[in-house]
Amino acid sequence: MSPRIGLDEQTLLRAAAELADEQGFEAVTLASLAQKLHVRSPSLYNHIEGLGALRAKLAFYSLSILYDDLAAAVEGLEGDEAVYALGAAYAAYARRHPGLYEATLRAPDRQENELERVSSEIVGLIVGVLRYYGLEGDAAIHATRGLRSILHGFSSIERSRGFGMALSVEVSQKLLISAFLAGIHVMKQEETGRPNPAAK
Amino acid sequence: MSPRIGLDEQTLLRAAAELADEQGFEAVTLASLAQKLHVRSPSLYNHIEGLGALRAKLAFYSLSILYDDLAAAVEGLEGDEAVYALGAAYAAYARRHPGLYEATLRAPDRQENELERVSSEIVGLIVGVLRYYGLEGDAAIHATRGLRSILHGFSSIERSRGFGMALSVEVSQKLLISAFLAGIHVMKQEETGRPNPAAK
DNA sequence: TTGCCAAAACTAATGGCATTAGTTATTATA
DNA sequence: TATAATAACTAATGCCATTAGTTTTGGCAA
Repeated sequence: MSPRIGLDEQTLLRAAAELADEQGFEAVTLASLAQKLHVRSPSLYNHIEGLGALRAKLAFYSLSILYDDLAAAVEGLEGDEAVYALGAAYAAYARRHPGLYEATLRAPDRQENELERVSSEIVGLIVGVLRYYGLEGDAAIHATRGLRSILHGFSSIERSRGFGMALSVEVSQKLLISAFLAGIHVMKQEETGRPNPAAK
Repeated sequence: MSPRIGLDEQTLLRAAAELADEQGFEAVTLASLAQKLHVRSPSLYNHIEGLGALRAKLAFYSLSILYDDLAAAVEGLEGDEAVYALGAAYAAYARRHPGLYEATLRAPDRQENELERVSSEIVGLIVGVLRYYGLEGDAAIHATRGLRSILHGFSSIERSRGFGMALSVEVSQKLLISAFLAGIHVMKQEETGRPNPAAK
């Protein structure tokens, strides 16, 4: 009927992303992708080196979009406002792209250099936002780990429908972040020569 | 050679758990499990209803152990001490049983009643620990969601080798929890008629 | 002790998947 | 217009889960 459809890697990734978000990450197979593109599955090997490579590139594709979303969200903001914006954008991404978000979690040990790089860039964005609080050395690393844990943990549980109660998840996330910020302020005070008797 | 080995579901689950922790959740297949048990894979169907059921029961098995670990850890403690103990036990479980921990994340939509129940029991444990802080209504739910997010998010990132820097993860987790507790105290104050001008 | 039967484990077969080898045919370009 | 690169194809292999149907065993009742 129509040989030479003109596929390329970008087309494959976009189609795979749709499959992931509509039917879940599990549904992304070479067979289903080939069907969606009206092609036989061996034809896909002309554009990508198998299922493993597809998944790795899908994770990269996903993290790239996430990075862009996060960067746009914090653009021009700083301090608490930037942290809240970052959290909202992160959660929104995971909600809008559940399958792509899952793809980032299934990434095969970031041996892949590309993956490594974009992951670092996202961490760098978080570090940049937290720089405002002037934490030194180890404290900055601990804080970054903490915020990453909060962002991922919250979205991950939300995605798996882990929050049963009918109560705003946006409010929950905002409160969690504000708790984190309260902790940052305490850390900061203790660092500056502890003029603070700390909590009981 | 030796027909009638005498398998049962518990034996299958224990072997599957070993496979998961030693070689990763992906490695748990009926084929690999059968090989480990010196049996042909169709024989497994005498004891479990296929791969899906095996995975679901493995998730249940995992959460049951996690529940026991957490319950033992908070036994006799309350307040901040209980929360720290809970966090340490949670992280220790995820470290000691990476494959089993992953199994809980891959659980097929907790349609399974058993799974639903043990998940609720774990949430109940967290609710119990947070009850000490006397939060009312929605605040209690938000706090529970927050602590769950922290525990899961941290362990999840640690498991995927997401924390690159050579800096104690135990300290990171403890600081994160202390930040959370600082936030709880602030929430509590605001709830009690706001004698607190809140952060800027 | 003997014989029976429930069920544990088996072999054989099916279908879906990823992957490889080798073929056809189209498109760009020389 | 002819050729070379390559997109897409068919055919075939091997692994996996699963089902059907068979063999064999071990406990239990007569």
